[in-house]
Amino acid sequence: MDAHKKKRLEAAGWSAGSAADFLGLSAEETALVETRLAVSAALRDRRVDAGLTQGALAKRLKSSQSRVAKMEAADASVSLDLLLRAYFATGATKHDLAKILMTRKRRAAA
Amino acid sequence: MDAHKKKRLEAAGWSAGSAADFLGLSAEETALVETRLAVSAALRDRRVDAGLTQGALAKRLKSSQSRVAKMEAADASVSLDLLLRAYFATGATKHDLAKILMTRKRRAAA
DNA sequence: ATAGTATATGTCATATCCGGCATACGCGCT
DNA sequence: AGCGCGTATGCCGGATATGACATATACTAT
Repeated sequence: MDAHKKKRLEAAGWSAGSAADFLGLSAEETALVETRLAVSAALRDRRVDAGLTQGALAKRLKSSQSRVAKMEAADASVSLDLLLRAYFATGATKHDLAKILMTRKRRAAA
Repeated sequence: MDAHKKKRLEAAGWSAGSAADFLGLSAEETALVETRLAVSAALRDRRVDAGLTQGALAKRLKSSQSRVAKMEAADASVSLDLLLRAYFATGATKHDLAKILMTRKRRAAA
């Protein structure tokens, strides 16, 4: 991954979930960032719905609580592979993934 | 899944069977492998449709022809990050991604 | 105020992935 | 037979993500 752009992203706090197009992001980069954001948000939703703590999910993944926190923060240091592995570990299916990529951003339900 | 791909997967270290994925794989692992396969196949489709060689796409990605070959072979050594970056670099959108994840496997059109 | 629980953040050694290169394979063409 | 082009495969040194751990923060309950 291009280190320069990554830095810019981090500096701008792209985990805020706002539009990534303030920065001079190309369409590909935007799509990738949005995909990551969509999965990390969905992961958190599913974990919380399942009543799991970050530590509990980490154990399932043979990972660590801190990694899970970073996944949900869409930290630049976590890969999509790990993100998806965690997402699927909550019981999500490929179809679920397709749905969250399709769906427009939406405020959390009460 | 055609026999070719299955062989390549196994050779690359995946324990994936074809329709009988349930053999050794948990649901999460299956979902992850299927996602990788879906993206790599879609990547190849888009590249070929665009009339690009692997080398040309590699140049766009600042990667190498061999990496692109491995992406399309769903080689275990390529990450989903790289796979998706390549996919989006062909002009695909997040919505396109959702579609290929949704869609059932289908024979290539003439 | 203290303890307990959940989450966030930073660092580090090492495991994994990366681009690049060489090379092999296949196929059409002369 | 060669040649050129596109693709596949194997390997390597360097780059990056990983789990583990320590620590910080926040909130609840006693």
